Amino acid sequence: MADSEGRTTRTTVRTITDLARLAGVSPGTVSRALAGKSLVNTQTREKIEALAREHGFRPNQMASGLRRQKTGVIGVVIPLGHDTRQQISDSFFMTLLGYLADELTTHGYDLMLRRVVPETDPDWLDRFIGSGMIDGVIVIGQSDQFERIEDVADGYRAMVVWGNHTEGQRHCVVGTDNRLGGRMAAERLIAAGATRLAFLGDTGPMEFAARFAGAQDVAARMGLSPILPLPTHLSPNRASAEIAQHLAVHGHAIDGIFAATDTLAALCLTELRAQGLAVPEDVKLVGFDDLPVARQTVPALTTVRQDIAAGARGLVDLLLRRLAGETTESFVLPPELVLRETA
Amino acid sequence: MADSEGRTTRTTVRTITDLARLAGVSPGTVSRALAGKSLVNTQTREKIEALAREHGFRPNQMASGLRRQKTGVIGVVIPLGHDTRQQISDSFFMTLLGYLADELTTHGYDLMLRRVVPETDPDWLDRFIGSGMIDGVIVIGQSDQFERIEDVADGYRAMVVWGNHTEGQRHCVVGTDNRLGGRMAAERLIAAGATRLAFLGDTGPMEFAARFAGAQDVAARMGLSPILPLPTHLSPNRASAEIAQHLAVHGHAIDGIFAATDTLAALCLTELRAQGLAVPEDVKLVGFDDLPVARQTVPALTTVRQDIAAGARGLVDLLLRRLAGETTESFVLPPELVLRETA
DNA sequence: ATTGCTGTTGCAATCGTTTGCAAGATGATT
DNA sequence: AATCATCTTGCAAACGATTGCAACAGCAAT
Repeated sequence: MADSEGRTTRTTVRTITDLARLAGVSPGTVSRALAGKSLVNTQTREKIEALAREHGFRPNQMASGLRRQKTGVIGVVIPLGHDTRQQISDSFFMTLLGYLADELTTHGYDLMLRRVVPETDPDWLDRFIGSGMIDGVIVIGQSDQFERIEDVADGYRAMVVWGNHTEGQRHCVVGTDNRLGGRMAAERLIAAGATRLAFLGDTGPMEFAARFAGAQDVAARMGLSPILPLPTHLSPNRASAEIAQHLAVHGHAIDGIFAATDTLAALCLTELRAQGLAVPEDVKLVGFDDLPVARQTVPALTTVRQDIAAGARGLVDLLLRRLAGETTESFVLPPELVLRETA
Repeated sequence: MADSEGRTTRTTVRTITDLARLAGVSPGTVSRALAGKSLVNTQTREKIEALAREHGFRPNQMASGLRRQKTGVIGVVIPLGHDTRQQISDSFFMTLLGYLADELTTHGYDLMLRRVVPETDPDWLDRFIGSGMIDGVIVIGQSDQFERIEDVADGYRAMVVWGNHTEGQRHCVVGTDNRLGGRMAAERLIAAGATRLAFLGDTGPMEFAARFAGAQDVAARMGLSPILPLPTHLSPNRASAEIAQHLAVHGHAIDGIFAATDTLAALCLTELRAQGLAVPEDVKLVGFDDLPVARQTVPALTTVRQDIAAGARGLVDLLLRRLAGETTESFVLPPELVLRETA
């Protein structure tokens, strides 16, 4: 094709109307053809498809979304605690995010990622939902926002949350049975010979609280003294110093540590060595998550496994069902103890 | 407010028109008030803002985006190689993604994440850009898609790529000087006494090829025999077996390994121990990235550091500039050798 | 009383796609 | 030849927010 000055010009076709003009049909027909509806003559459809391919045309998703009142996008939001840097780079969340991306893609959805700091933005969840940009939302981690999530759940169905399940809660959640996982960890530590236990990690977030409670159950049942909580930030740079401090104070008063995550466990292992405490001889150690790092530490980490891939599948599956109008129950995954060398 | 049956009904206000009716003004005025334009009377604005707050109203971003021809969303796309599972869960990419999320949020943009497999979807980049859903795109990793990215760059400005810089390329890239990093790694191995070097990792992807080439430079300059490439997948489950295999065959013929990433280096360390090779006595080892794992291995990993946070800042900064119409040069970050215990 | 200015507001078109409805074409049936 | 059913297609009205333009009010200056 050549314009009046003789240059070859690929007529730019941006809209469905442009394409319709080229094909000699109406925009409506083009829309139907591209959407693969059955009401279009086969020849017409093929002609339109050919033209679309030739000009690399794709219908504008904003306009389409506006008209159809759905966007094909699922929001994934990570509420961060006080410790801003904390979780977004945390292996566990990132791994889960990776699987979610896979799973959503497979089902034809795009993923919109948002990290929020509820403390400075109390309106975080409504804002995301009300933006009109997403068909549904997956919340990764309840953090300390349980109540707000509950409130929203009453009026908004297209939401699924990764986190801990509490009896009678109103929002749909997918997550590991943290309390049971905590019991497993404590049982293992005790079976390995430990009697004075500590819990490494913040007990504020619900998941961690449940893990701690589970361990506490066992300690109480076995008649041991209560488990010593050693609160610690999750960001690696702060955690190391805090762990070192904890060990300096309590290192010789304890002989079993249940770490809230493998990341903390790995750091703890380094600090234990630095302070001359042998694992598992002097101190037994159990982690949580079974991240790749658990296999690589020396000695390799005994830990409670969460099936992250299954979790991602569950989140997406439940969300899609809810989008389709079903009512869904929460989905609790069983933890699994992985025996390695630290306990 | 109460309806005829006496229930209190928060009249649902979904659109700007609803709100306008409530406020007794026209939709246009509401739009202007909420957008913070100066042409609205202060009292009117306050009244509208109060109503909006009361009813939790937010303008629909789809409609807004359509009209204004911008979405406030930046696309982030990760092209995966053959090895589908490979990178999305790779620590390096995930860490970069975390920083990107931070950085984009700070600038008021949302992040739309998409993972693609170029082999099965040759059109991946045009599709994303042409969707009309994003104002710009950040490509994480060139993978083996250099040419396609170049093609797109000619016609689309709002793109920045994480990857390797090649003389004369047309797309704007941010990344570490991989070749220099490779030289640093090889120099360190040699300084530590190694003379028969190997490169652990696939040399296909551009970044890795450059690292390998840098190491090769040094080997040639020092008159050593060529570096032995030991191609390996990145996914942890496959990598371990492949590394074991490599070491079984060549383990005693080499005394220095440059691993393409810290992840591989950490796995390699495990396999070396399993095969009874002492590090650094029998074999020296240098990694790349300086991920948290590098600090936690035993012995701790000597590695070439990439400043991921700076990279994320660079990507976002350049992209925003391009959105504003500037022409930008690529941005190459200096690598830094971090001496620990493996070399 | 007229003119001109400033500050606010409303009107209506627009962004690009989808879809209910009706109209036209075609062929089959009576 | 008239009637009817079946396919295709076009028309035009949405979806919800934005914005150029014009109108209007209020006020000051002439």
